[in-house]
Amino acid sequence: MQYNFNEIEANWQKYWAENKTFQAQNNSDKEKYYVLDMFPYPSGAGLHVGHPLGYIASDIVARYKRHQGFNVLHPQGYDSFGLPAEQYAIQTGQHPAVTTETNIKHYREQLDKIGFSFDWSREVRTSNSDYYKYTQWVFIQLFNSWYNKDTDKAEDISTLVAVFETSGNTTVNADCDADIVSFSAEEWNVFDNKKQQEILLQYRLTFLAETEVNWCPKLGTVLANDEIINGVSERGGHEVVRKKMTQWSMRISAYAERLLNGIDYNQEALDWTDSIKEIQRNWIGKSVGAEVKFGIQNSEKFIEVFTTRPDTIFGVSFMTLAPEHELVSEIVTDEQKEAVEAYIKATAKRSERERMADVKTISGVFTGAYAEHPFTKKLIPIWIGDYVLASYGTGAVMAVPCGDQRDYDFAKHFDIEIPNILEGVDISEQACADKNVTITNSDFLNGLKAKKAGKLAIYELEKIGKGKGKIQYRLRDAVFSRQRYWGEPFPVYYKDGMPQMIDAKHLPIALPEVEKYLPTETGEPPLGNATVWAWDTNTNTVVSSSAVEKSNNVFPLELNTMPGWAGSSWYMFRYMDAQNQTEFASKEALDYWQNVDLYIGGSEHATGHLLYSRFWTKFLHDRNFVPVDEPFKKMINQGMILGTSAFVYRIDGENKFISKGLIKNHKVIPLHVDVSLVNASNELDIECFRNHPLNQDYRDAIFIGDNGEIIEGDNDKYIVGREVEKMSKSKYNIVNPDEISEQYGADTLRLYEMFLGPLEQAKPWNTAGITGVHNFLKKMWKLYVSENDLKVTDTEPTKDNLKTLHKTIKKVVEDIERFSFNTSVSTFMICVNELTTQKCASKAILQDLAVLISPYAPHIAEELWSKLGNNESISTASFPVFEEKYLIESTKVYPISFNGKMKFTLELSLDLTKDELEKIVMEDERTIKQLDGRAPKKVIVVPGKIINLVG
RNA sequence: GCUGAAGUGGUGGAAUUGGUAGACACGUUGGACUUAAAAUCCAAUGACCCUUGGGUCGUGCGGGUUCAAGUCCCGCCUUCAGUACCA
Repeated sequence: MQYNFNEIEANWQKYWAENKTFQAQNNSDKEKYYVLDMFPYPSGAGLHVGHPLGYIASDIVARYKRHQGFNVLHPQGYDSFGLPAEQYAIQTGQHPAVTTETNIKHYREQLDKIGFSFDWSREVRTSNSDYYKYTQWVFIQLFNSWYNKDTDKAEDISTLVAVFETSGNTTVNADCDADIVSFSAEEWNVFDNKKQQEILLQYRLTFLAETEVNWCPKLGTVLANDEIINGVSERGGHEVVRKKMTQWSMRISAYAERLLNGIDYNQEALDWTDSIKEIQRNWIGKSVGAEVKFGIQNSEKFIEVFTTRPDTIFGVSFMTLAPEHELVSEIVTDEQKEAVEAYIKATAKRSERERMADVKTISGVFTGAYAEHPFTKKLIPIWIGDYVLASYGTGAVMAVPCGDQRDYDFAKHFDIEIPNILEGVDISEQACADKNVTITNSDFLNGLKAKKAGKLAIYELEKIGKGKGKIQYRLRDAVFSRQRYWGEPFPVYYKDGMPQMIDAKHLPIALPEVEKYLPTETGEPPLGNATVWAWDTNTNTVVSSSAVEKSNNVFPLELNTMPGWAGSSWYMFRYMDAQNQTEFASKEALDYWQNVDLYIGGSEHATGHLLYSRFWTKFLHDRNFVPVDEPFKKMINQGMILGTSAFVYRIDGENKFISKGLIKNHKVIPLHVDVSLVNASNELDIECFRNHPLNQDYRDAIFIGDNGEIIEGDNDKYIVGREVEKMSKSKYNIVNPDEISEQYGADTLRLYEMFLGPLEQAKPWNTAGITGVHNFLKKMWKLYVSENDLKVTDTEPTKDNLKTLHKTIKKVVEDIERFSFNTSVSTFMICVNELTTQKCASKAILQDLAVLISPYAPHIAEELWSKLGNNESISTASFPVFEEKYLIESTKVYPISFNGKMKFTLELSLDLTKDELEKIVMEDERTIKQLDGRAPKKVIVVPGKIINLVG
């Protein structure tokens, strides 16, 4: 019987679906194991071979853990709100819900063909109102919470109101807006409702504020910091400008310290790679230092700066403000006004991107004003310069040219004094940032080093009320509003300009229909186009927008929608109880499943999704909605599978293509060509190229081969160029997994994707070696399946059979435990090669082998398993247990010469007792150390002493 | 610049704690079967020497520790990724 993989795979996929083989139970006595993939955004391009890489790895672990007796939760879903569907809607007028539905259907078909053991009964889609109703619910919880620094957790806003009512806000230690005004209980109690609401908004964990945002005019929306790469938008690469807008924000900064601690002091709970942890650490960007107040000459005001080096305070010779700093216009003298204004104008013109790209040019201008040193009372000139960023710290620095290279360069450039406060350091060439240098010329700090001097400086500053110790974070609050249609609507309406939460029991607030997906003509978000988008507080329903003016109980609803990361920040909990219609997940389910044991996905989400979901988890934990503080215990980041793009070369200005060998002599324009039109020898199928719908313009093009002659018929070949790039639709280098499955089968695809190399490593897709793993499956099939049926015997397995089997068990278990899936494919190959040589037809061996390979190649495993007469799915079988006794070998001694002396490698049998081993070695007058009562597999000795015990 | 990861045959990659470097696969070469091709099977395959048996050199480069180094230490080079006037 042939290995008819297409038939076998279709049958088993159907069987699994019909029998709900992989449905996880929430009530189980078994130990749980939760293995999760980052859910995909269902794009119109469908899956390419890169997508399943992580899914295959997680599926191997899920299936393996089931064999090990765990109750495994292995769900899948779709992150289905997002920009591409909306862009498509703008272009075609098709409702995003329709295209999303079509794409999901396509994704599901593709996923099913690979034979994943997902529990589809728990599928989530972030764009389903059943789902986003709870995203809205989380938002309401955040709105109704404040961060109490004393208890170091989020609390209900009512506890804050209670404090205000009895003692005002002076005793409150909260994470809140910086410009908060102090008030007493008496004052609070006489504030009108609107005033109270305004104050509370400054404390809430999600709040409305006018902030400088990253506005992308091309996309018509604001973007979060992590959605901007190199100064342009992550999606589309469009220009981004700073703009002031009223936006919802998330007070993630309140969690900065805990997000950091989770990484550094909670190794157990956060088993992630160092690189992801490091990226998060940098993103949070903690700096310990001090805030110092510098008085301004002839002014009541003062300049606040943040510094990490308060110990160098006596080295200050000037101050620099960001050009945007609010005090600049106040302090500038009449003589300098013109120059300062010109400078501000010039820097404002330069985009953020230019400013970032150009870090070498030193520019700045003197304001004419002077500040006063807090200790020496000396006057310090105040400059402005664009090397100081308005968005970090206070937007002002105390410049210490001898200790900071940027200050040094600035001082040199403008010929400002550079006082030296560092003992024995030559600062004629450059600044010295070494913290082990003794401080001098610094009054009470003389003779100290950075650490002690810093502490003392802060102490003295606090004494005279000119500063205090401070911890500064780079992490800033996350903008939560998007001027888009295809996202979660906010459960918010506005009354007297103040936001009001809609009661959770009226959720979901469903996305309204609109005629156009573009912003309105007045520049409002697309929801401004909705005719039915107002809230009736009598009926608690969404009603016609026109009713707002006619009725005093109808109010406008929020026009923005939530960002893409809203839905993905808590989905891992929804899978635990995905069908629940009354709460986001039941307490029982949350208590049972806890958090994700293994999370697999790309590292590109390090500063977005992975930070936000940690933030929401910590918040939900604070408010006792979830039992865990971290969502993902262990994480593996799979490397990207790259595509191998193909290029044809058109001579500039002519309708002529020249083969790759000729391009050096011509000015050519490389053109991506669909990789499916090129064979393995890089030859282009010219006929197909001409007839391709995308190449209408080149229907009559002339092709010239490497020999310089025009290609006609089969006389010559056109050779394309190759380049490894990210797989993408626009580069025509996408390889569809369906094609591979059709040609070789899903099991081959699964094994091959694993065989390609280490999971975490980026690698180009190349089908050259796929026949190797495919041949292996055929070989295994042929070993056990004859013309009609299985050709197994009931005879006892031989010693060799058992040795091969147990060697394989040991290796495969080790490989899975350390996520080294590529090596176990090799192990299977060796196993089958050996069994073939041994002509092993033992039923007992096949029984174990089938289970062993089933996580990797589940279809063929199920087929062999059922042929062995088992009625249940192989997934119910337990994993074979490794027994060391089968690996025992007879005693061998290999003499190896070494350095003229003799070195012996003794391979000893494991059933040797300590005494026996001792005897062997003692005969050679050698000693034994550290046996722990267990005989080693291998002893390596050199004359005189035992060097190492292996095994 | 800073941070992180990596550098092994013609190729993808093994080598888990320092212990026979190159497993396994692709490719290549030769052979068997065949009218032929495909498929399948067998053999060889790091480099260089002598052609029996082996010897010498080999894990980016230069040092070091060790009986023993791809693995550990010091100093470089290169590549990839992240991040950047963060005070």
